[in-house]
Amino acid sequence: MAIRASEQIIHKAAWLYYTHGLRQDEVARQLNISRASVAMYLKKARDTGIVNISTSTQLFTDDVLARQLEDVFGLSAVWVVPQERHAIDPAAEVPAVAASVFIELVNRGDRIGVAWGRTVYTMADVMSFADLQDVTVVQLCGNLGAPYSYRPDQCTMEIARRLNAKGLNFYAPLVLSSEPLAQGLRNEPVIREQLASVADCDLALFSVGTVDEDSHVVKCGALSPDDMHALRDNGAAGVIAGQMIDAKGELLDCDYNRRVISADLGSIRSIPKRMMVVQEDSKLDPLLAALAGGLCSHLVVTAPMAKRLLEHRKSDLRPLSQ
Amino acid sequence: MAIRASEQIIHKAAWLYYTHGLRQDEVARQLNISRASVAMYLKKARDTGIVNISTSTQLFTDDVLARQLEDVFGLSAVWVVPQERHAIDPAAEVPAVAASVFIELVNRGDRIGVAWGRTVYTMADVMSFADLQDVTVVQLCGNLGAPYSYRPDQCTMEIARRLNAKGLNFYAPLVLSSEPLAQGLRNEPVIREQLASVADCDLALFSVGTVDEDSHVVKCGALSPDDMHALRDNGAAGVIAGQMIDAKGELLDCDYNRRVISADLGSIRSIPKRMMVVQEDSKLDPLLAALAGGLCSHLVVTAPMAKRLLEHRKSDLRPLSQ
DNA sequence: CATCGTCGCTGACAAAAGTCAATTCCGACA
DNA sequence: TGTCGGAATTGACTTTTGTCAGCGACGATG
Repeated sequence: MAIRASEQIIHKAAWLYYTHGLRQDEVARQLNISRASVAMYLKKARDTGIVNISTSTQLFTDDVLARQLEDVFGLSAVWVVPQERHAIDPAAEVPAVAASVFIELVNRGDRIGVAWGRTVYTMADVMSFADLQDVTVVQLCGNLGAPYSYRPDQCTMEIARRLNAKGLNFYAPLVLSSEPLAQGLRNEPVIREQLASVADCDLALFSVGTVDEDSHVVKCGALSPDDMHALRDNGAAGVIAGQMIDAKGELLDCDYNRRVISADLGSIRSIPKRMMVVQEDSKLDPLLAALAGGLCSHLVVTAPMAKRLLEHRKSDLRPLSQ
Repeated sequence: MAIRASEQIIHKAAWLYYTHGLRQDEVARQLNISRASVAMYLKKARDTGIVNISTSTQLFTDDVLARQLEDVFGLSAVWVVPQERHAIDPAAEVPAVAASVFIELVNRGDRIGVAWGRTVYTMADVMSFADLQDVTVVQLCGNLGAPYSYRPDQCTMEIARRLNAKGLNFYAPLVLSSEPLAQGLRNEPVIREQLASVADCDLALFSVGTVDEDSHVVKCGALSPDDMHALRDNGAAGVIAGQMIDAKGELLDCDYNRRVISADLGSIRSIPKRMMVVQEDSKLDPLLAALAGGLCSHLVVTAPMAKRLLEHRKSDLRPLSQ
């Protein structure tokens, strides 16, 4: 909590440079150190969140598509990442936008729930450091096998580290082999408390997964490709925090879900700000399911995806109104 | 609300430079403009709050004095501006610290009450620009005569401008010549609504005034120096949002207060974050009165003032405990 | 239709910031 | 006490950024 002596000088340099607008050599003179040291301290200050530089994300909210999506799906806020002509991949930009948006949505003292996935992990990776105080980051779902690289606990911890926040991990597997065991584990006080605390979050961050053999739950061995196809045939439309949802965004009634340890969808829905980030164009159906179930309030998508969402909704509504 | 075409390019440049970390010449190439233009756009982005650079104020909370003040007076957070050896005036630093702290305390969607005074005005002046959305800044008290330079409406408007927020002014004089007139005006729907809305604020910003001939209420002609002395003899210990308070921080029962149009102290106390900023060393007694009355939860003071507050409290408590 | 004033943009130069190898400092350990 | 290893600091050099006069486009005005 308290600033160590070695950090004090960094704070001072940052204050004089960024708040008072002195030049590096002036700061150096004031603090009786070399200008090179000042440059170094300032870099450190930026890297650790002592100094915070954030760019408005209005560029991405200010888009007809974003407005339409807000209206049509009743969302609080939508960010659309445009297709840049000369630029690189539009999808690659999504995590960067999402990370900025995410930081803007966090307030001091907040409790934040974080699920897992490649998108979330990439976001954590490009997220800038911030010096929020009294923020807690909680893991929304159990863990996967060790050799996997986007583990839920890693996502949680990395985001906590970037925000200078407290990370609350959750040491249970995401999927167990039998239902009674899962039930037993869910009733363990440590686990139960953490799952119950999800409803108290101010903000949640997650993506949505596809129901096919590319899904993380398949890749990490929790389900076989065949199981996955069977689930799909039984109505699974997407994966949220490791759980199968149907096309209405409700928890699918299936053996797999009963063996999962994760935050329940009701708790997630009761979180005021539920931020969903989707970078892959293949996730149209899962995303529609999540939207149908009211699982998200804040959405970050690519422009192509935004267009497809709107088209789908239009063709969906017309038959009904006729 | 929507970004104008001319601003779009500024947003893009800022995004590429600050979020993606490209160099100015790379940004220039991407956007097909000269590097000089990029430099210009970036400056504009910083000046208008499209890009936000903020420095942690931990340096000022991390002080034994600050901790002691928090404990002793039961405050949520205290910032102490130290006496720098070589540096300039410690008091001159107070508004800069306060402005940074203030920005940190504001959240999106907040309603903020602002009182008036030289300190508040100076804060507004050094406050950086930010791009908060849906923030409303409301004026806490009526206005003073026109020729005055730190008018309440100016403080409110300037802060609203810096935050890109909506300013809610309040067109009534601070002091009227008769009590019935004041009562009538307070009951005007426009005025009544605004006064009632003060209790809904998330954050308030004010300073405290002295009860002597240097006070703004005297300088702007609302009270004569003799009136002021009389009020002091009757127990006035400080001025909050234009109203006289006694040493316990309660509204003084006096003719003057009955003629004032301002937010009532109860409403102010019900605001969760009440930030008080004191730069002058002469304001010890008024500050003690405000603290006694629970009128502030967040405090910014100089180190000398912090020491005096603590000494005073110690000598005050000892007789009681014996 | 010419002229003027304004505004936005750029090229070229000056100023400031970033970088890194060399050096100093400091504590641990023989 | 000496000396060794690693971290912190710095001087000198390079790269990047800030600035501003000057140019051209555009719209208003006589």
